[in-house]
Amino acid sequence: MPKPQGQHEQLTLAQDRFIASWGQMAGAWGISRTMAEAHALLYITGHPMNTDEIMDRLQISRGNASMSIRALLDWGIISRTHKRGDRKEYFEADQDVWSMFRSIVRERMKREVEPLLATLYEIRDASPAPDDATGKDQKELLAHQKRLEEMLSFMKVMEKLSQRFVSPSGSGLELAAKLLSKLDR
Amino acid sequence: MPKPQGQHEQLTLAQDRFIASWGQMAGAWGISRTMAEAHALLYITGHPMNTDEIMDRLQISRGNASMSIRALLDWGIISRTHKRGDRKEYFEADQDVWSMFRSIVRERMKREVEPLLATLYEIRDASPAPDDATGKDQKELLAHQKRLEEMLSFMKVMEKLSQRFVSPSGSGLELAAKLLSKLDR
DNA sequence: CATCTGTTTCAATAATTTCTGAAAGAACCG
DNA sequence: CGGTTCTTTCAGAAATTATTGAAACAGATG
Repeated sequence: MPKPQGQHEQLTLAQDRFIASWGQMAGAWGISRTMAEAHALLYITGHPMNTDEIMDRLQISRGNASMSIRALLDWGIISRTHKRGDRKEYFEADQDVWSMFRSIVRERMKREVEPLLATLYEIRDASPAPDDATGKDQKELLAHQKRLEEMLSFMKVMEKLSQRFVSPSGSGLELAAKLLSKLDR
Repeated sequence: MPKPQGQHEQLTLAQDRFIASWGQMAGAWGISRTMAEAHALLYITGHPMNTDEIMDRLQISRGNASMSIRALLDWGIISRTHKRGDRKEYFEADQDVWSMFRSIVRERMKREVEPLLATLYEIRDASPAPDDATGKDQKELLAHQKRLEEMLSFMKVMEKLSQRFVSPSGSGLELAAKLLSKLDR
């Protein structure tokens, strides 16, 4: 027996699945599931929604909704809107997947890579100088230094890349990606 | 009053700081801290180590050490070695930062992006067809379809890119990165 | 300014993830 | 074999992270 479904139910179901997968993936990347789900909801519906609507749809508390929304605003991937005659705040997601991606990468670089880079510099400067040692010790210290330098150089390249291609304005990454992905056909 | 320190202590200290920052960063990316620390330890010392040495240095239990090592092997960023006359297994980290990075990206694509992509296809195929609707509904369904397509196309480009540049053999990414980072000087 | 609507904060709690340690499992050895 | 050494597993404990809900806050409104 087939189970006929209205288009609205079918759409809602599809949206829910999208929201769930998005949330799942986010979890694997150190982003809270709820925050990702809120974003997925705003993205996939395309409609501005207020806090109560988000709460209802995702079955979460007001506090959680408020904090998730705040975090998404901080990441710069959703924005506030208002409706005439309605005092509530509405939120809508950036509908451009690439610009969304750029925002995320930019923010993560700032939050995680930059501090690490700073620490790596510090560690390098606090590491014992190979000149002061001899023989096996010196070799060891040189190798240590080399490993630090390689890691540093890697991180610096990454930072440069991100600055160049993931900058808020430029669509460099998108272009590059499209071109490069065409090469193997 | 200056606090003179032997080179060994200084080196150990630098290593510990490296291990700690590495572990911290990993946490932000959904990788367990201990696993990252074990990797950092093997990378920064450069020496093959056995389970007991890792346990002692990181102050973790045997079970934890065993599981972390196993995970690192699965990721392909450390490998087994043996020492003559010693039945213990030794582990050493891939010393090439770029190949390490490729392994990580490859593995994450396989584990997280590919399943998501598969789900997105499913969702698209289970979404209501716009042809069956009229007026406002149709517009809505078309917009939904478009958003799914855009996400799909983004993911596909990413997958292609990773296959091309992060393949186990090729050093494509490294080259590209170096070239690109030179452009703005 | 009292009230009403909407938003944020945060201590308490719940859920999840990570870690431990002891026991079981493998592999080697004489 | 039985003993020895090393490794893995996994149930329970500990630590960490996410979520709730109620109270405080902020701003509009009459």
